[in-house]
Amino acid sequence: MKNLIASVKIGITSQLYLKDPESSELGLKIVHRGIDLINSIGFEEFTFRKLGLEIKSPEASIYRYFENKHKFLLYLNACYWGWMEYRLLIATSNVVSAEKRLEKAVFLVTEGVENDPSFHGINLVKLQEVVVAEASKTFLNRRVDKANQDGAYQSYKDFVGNVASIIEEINPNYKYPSMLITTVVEGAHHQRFFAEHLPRLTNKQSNPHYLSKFYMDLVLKTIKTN
Amino acid sequence: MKNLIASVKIGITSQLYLKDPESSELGLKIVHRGIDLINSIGFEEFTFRKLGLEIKSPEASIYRYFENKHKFLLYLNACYWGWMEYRLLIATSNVVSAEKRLEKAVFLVTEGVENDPSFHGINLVKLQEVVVAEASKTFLNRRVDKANQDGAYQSYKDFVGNVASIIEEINPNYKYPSMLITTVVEGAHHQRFFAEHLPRLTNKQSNPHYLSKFYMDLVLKTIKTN
DNA sequence: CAAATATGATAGTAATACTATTATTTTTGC
DNA sequence: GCAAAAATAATAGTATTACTATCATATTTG
Repeated sequence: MKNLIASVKIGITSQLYLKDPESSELGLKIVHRGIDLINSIGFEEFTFRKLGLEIKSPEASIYRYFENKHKFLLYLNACYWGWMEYRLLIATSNVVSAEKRLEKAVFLVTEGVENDPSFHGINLVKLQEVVVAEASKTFLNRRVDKANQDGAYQSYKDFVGNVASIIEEINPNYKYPSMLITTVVEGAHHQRFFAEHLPRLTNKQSNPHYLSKFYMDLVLKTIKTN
Repeated sequence: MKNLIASVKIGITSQLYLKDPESSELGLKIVHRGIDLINSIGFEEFTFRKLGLEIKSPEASIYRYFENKHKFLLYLNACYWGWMEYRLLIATSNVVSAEKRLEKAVFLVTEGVENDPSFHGINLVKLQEVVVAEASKTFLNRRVDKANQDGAYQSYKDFVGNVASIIEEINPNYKYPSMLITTVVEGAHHQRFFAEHLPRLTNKQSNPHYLSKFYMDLVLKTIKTN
């Protein structure tokens, strides 16, 4: 099983990088340590200069892989959603019941990941933390249309499209499947953040699965015909 | 009615500014033109230097009102939620039915505002656009805990608390009122943004009220006991 | 093993995010 | 109506950021 996972290659548009970071040791170091660094100091404080000091390579070398830190974040985001697409595929294949598949999908986007360090050597727990805290910044800016043209959000769109089809299978008349899914995804990210920093904006429970319970309940009731 | 509205003063913690911008012509100009400028170029591109050029005052003068552009955004966000609290009060007072009050609340956070230029001279349409596109950045950063201590999110919390009480009135057993409300608020903002830039992540409809319909339906079904 | 390619070392630039100083207005309290 | 206080303008300066450029030195590869 491990070998199977290790051999999966996630498709990320070449528009997001100048040189494929998976093609060299330095590139991999940039991605791995970049995730660590953003996770520890936050995207605003993160600079290529600081990352260069971390990996003991000059700033200029990092610029040979990524145009700027915004594209680097787009790249990490695309990694995350590529991996999520893959997880969705694994979790839902051979599952006959559409409800069960939907439940798996909601679980995937609302629960924290357990670390699986064999996936391209990436610390997935930290990558998810980065996505939870920073992903909104990938689109809430003036470069969004250009990034979209470049295919930056392809994996996320595909993921949403896949879950939308499950919803359509359950209720073909439901008009807002994609809206519902992105409401859940972005909502779950924000709620995790609120639970840690702005507790009055959420309702954290002791049950470790309260987030997926909340959103699963919300989704099922919402798509029900009546 | 206009006079009544004009006399409402919104409480914003003095921790967000160095000098109250409502206390002088220059301060008002900073806020009014600052909203315009962020709205037109986006928060990342926005600088006090550019705003200074716009209002023909030196950058240093703006720094006497706000420590930095992040605090300026926190201030604008607090304005918005202060105003929303006020709107909620107006919209729900003397409404007996809790369902009707909830409907008004959901409508407030999901529908675009009509311009009401008499409210402190602020362009509320633009302020809302700024909040939709930039508000996530007020909390998704490492200063969030400090900002929270400073009371930056007080009005937003109060707004959420007020709507949560309505939900508790309708269903006292519902465990996640605040989560549900912030899911709707942040969700509605993102959906508006998606409709314009990433249409595949949403389901825009021709009906101008589709957003409030979607979220109202979602909220009512979710809090229903069964 | 030469040629191509990748990386390192170093330097440099324009813009950003401020802070400081002093001069000039404007406001205010008597 | 005027002096003192406060606010603003004008200007300059600093450290950091976000890059770009150049050249030397490794490393890979055909």
